[in-house]
Amino acid sequence: MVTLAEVAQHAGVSASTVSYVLSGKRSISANTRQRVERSIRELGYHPNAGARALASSRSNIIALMIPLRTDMYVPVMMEIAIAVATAARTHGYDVLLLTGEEGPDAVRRVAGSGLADGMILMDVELDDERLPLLRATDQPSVLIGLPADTTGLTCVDLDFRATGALCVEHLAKQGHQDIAVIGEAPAVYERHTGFAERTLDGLRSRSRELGVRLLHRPCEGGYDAMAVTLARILDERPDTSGIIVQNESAVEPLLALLRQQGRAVPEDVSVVAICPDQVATQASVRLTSVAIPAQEMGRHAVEHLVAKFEGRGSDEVVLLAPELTVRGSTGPAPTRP
Amino acid sequence: MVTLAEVAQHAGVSASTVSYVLSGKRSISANTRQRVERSIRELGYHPNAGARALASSRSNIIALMIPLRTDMYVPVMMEIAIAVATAARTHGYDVLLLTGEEGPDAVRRVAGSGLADGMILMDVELDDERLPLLRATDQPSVLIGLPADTTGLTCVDLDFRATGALCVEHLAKQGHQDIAVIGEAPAVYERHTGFAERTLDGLRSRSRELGVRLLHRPCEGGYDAMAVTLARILDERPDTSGIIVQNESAVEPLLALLRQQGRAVPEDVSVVAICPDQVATQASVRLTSVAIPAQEMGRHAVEHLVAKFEGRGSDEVVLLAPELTVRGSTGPAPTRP
DNA sequence: ATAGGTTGTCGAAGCGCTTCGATACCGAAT
DNA sequence: ATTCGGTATCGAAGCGCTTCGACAACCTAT
Repeated sequence: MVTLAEVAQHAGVSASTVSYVLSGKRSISANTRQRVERSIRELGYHPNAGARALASSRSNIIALMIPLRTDMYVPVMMEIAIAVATAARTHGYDVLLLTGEEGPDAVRRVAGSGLADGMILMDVELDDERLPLLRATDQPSVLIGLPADTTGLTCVDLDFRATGALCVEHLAKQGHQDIAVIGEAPAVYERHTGFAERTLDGLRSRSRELGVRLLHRPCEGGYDAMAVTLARILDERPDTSGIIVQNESAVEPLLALLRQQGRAVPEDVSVVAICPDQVATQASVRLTSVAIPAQEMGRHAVEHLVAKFEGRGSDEVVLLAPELTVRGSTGPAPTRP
Repeated sequence: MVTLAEVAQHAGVSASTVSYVLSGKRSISANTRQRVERSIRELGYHPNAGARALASSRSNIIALMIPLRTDMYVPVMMEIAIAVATAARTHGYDVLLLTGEEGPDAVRRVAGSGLADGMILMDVELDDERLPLLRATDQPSVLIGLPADTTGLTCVDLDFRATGALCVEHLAKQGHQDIAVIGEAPAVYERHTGFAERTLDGLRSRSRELGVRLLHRPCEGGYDAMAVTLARILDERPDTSGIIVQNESAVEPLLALLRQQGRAVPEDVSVVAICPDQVATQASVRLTSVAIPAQEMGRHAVEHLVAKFEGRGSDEVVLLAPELTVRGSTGPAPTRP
């Protein structure tokens, strides 16, 4: 293991000089810099992370807390995680992966040990138990998702209220009067995950404004659950002509069921999905959808966090504007007989 | 930030004593231990990770390198990652998330800086460029996946050869004579990802032994690609009665297409999938499948790595035995007219 | 009673780096 | 010629922890 001191000796300078070459915090003559850089290369020197962290009290690590559950929007989580890791590297940070399992303890542990310089929390619930701690410690952090009370916090999320509104608008504009919403699994609502409730909010208030009828039903993923849910919906509102789905694992079952019942998409029923683009384009029908901008969310989160490290950056809530992409699954409402 | 020294003072002992209470490396009287533990609790002490790493030259961090691509078996990757993180915690380790992006450089960086005590590599290619480096440095590591040359390496993977064999056997036993394999995207084979080729190997050799006809076709995910692939297969081998799918994102499209063509599963066509259980159980038909034991792989990898840290543990290749679960999608071959 | 072992605790020496004066040198301004 | 400000470098003091050797204090076997 090559040390700073060895590099210094090899280059014929003092250790501090090498350190300054590395950090650029003091000016170094071009000549010296080159000699040092050459020695670094020749010896294959890599600064020791622990020593660095100890001396500078900065670890250059960002902790990312992802939910333990693998039952929900997994690809989105993964995409965010990868975006975070990638973005972090471009700023010189590495990412520490924490699972939600430890809950608040993880926050304490990371903040207390100086393991990470700050953290990014995913899957934030409306009244998340990690938040008080986050406010108490001065641990810089960014949430992906929106809790009920955002004071003193920085949050990044898709504007799910607007997303809901956008979906309703799109269908209403095409003349649909009876719209059904197939939501996430009941557990998601019971857990009071913010995004689900906010979407619902947007859906409801916009449909009220536009005077269309809206029926919301939670739904577990999978074919069977979807079959039951769809049957109930059509039973209760036989005139349903527009469906909004916010549950990736219900998308394909829904399409299969509609096909099976002889309901053509989009001639008889229009379908709008809230899901990653990949799901929308790979489905058996190209789906009109509002994408979840996972990459962008990850990147934003990192950039806000890094800004905090550098003293710039304030507490704020960033809601990314939803974009609805029209594909083949929506069209004008059928004229009633 | 509370330090060891402060705890020591508060408890009226020396710093080293506190350290030994924490590590248990020397015996401490029950009395002293309790006083120290009490002080730790009262002061809310957390050992500083950097200082610890520096002094002990152990970071208690495991680096996990996941592929950057999000186009392939994402849920499996995620499940492995979470299993790794969870298992690591039970051994007192945290997980550092590296994306494949940096490639070999990441290996150098991590090994050189002492950032992590060891690493787990996912998505290993047959002739992976990170392997020479891994062999060169004495960085403890475990691969998830199997490269061409495993000398000096520890690997954990599903036994994909046996998996392929198992699928063929199951279908052959039910009288199927013409079996089609819907594989991963062509890019996966071009990249020489080990698991895809090994599966194919197992499929081919077993079908030769059993005297059944096998047709393999790579396939991009999604409905359209699947439609084309299926049409070609049925064109070339109209008597195909068994289908083996190894591409999660082709599963649902395949089922939809079969349904659409009036081919009943399993009466006309039997389908075996190689995919996570979740996919198999949530599909529109309960699928007979060989599961990819993501959790187990992650856990194994961590345990082997930790064993290496502790001096136990040797280089070896662990191939997990596949298990085929019979669900509703396979049955006896139809009798030919 | 004495040598020899245990057991429990302490002090001090680092681990490899950053960072803060201090110092030495230079050219420019007086 | 003298002073000043800037630039380039060095030395030393830590950062908070682990770990080793030393040393009491005590117990046991002679």
